[in-house]
Amino acid sequence: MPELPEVETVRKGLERLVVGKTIDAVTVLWPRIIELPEVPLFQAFLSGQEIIGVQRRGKFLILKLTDFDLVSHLRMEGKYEYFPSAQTAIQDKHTHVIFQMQDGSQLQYRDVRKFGRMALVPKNQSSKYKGIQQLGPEPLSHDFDKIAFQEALKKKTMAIKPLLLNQKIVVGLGNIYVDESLWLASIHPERLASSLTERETSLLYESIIAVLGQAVEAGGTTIRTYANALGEAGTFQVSLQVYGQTGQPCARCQTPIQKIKVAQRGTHFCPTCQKNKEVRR
DNA sequence: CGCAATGTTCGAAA
DNA sequence: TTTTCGAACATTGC
Repeated sequence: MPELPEVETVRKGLERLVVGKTIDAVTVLWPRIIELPEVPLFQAFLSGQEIIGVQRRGKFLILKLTDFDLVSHLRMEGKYEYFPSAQTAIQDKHTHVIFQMQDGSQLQYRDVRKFGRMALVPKNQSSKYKGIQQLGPEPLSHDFDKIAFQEALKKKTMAIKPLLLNQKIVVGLGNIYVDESLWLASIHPERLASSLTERETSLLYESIIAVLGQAVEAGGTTIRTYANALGEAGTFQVSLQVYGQTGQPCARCQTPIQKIKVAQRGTHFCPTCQKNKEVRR
């Protein structure tokens, strides 16, 4: 459930389903999911906490509690499942953390690959959390400044795709939306950031906002994941132009979409629209 | 069997 | 210091 639009969709789902509820008890079935503090303390601190609100920063979810901030990152396949009643709750082998609410409902954290992480930090201190502290601006907020974005790219000698994936220049892009944004801006994923023209960085800035904005409106992209209680409603997969479209004709020029490896990630692009002006490797 | 999969982090090497 | 590369985490499905 990973990139910004999917996480935002989960945030809305959690806001609707668990805000106002008070946690009664927490069960942890895979301790490594819990980064901070140690599991027994994590459980003790959470007991009796009311969920006041649910925020998002980049791909991190932040549950605002009475006395703490609960930071949650879904990584590759983490998801939340809500059950109105513990009696009818279904626990499967991928359920790793269970939040039992005082009203009898239950929130489960499931994660096939167990890559997701949770950390309980002091109230209103989530911005100091190590994973969040170093994040760039939110692409759909006014913090995302075009000039600052262009200036940041000028200074970087890295290929543009891995640079956009590292969450420092701007947050929220992952493998799907970075490919989509670069296609929309007609930029080759291996172009060196510093080699982009002002016109290109401007177009890329607009493309990132357009792609993520539309994906949020669509409730995110749902691929190779089963429908679950939160954040499954995504329909952006029908709007994908390059991701998973290998061999399909480019919507702009009909050239078959190609798939290559960039920074160890599968990368989809149009070899005609997105030419690499560099002579790399 | 081998590989790739919506992500991040850490250590080593350049 | 910056960047790059590979591995690690862990499981599933093609």
